[in-house]
Amino acid sequence: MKKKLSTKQEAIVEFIKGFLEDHHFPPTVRDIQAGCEISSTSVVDYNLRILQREGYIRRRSEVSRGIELLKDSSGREARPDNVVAVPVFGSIAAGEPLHIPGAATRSDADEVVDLPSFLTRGNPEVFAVRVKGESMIDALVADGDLVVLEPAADARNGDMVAAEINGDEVTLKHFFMQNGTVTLQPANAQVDPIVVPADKVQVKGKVVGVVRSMYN
DNA sequence: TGGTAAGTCTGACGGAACTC
DNA sequence: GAGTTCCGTCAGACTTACCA
Repeated sequence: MKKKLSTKQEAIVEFIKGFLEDHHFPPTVRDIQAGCEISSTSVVDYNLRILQREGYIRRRSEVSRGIELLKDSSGREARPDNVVAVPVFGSIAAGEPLHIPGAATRSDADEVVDLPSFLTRGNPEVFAVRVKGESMIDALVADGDLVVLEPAADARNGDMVAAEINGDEVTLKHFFMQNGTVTLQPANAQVDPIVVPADKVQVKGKVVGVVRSMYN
């Protein structure tokens, strides 16, 4: 059971929220002191400790302006305007089935990641899958990367797509169609392209972004 | 009414970055 | 390099609210 915030603590949370909206970086303790008309920085620090303990903020002591707002003063989760939650639906690799959202719901997602909103361009249907394999390495998509896709039933030549072949396997490749034949072109000279009749291929989504973690 | 915990305050310190 | 400014943190004391 979370304790109710004091008036001062509510004011601090609201000030941090407003400061983030105005400046797009967190305030210092002295910014908060001035903004909330608090007489001492230690009062700010004291209340920030409580807010951290109660889960309203997170502080990074090793850096200045290391305050991160987790909830607003009413207890609602705080999420920056420029960040959206994107569901991650399993992995994608040639020969392995990929669960694609549609009839399913977001609750089926393996995980949810926060991504910059420019990646989704406001499309709420955007989803992500994790890449297995190196067949797209020359397109800067490596094993372990997260590819962000928007659902699509068709694609233009050159698009990077998640395509279902023969209704049972899904692969990530560049899409080319000519004379009723689809070529799914890898971005790796070591991997052969897949050439199949157009009626055997169904585009599941177009890649709109790639996210890579540098952690091992 | 006294004890206790929470909240608030003043004042000061040390580290980092910046300026001259 | 010395001085200044900014920043986060700490010590200790005071005030307030609550409870037995």
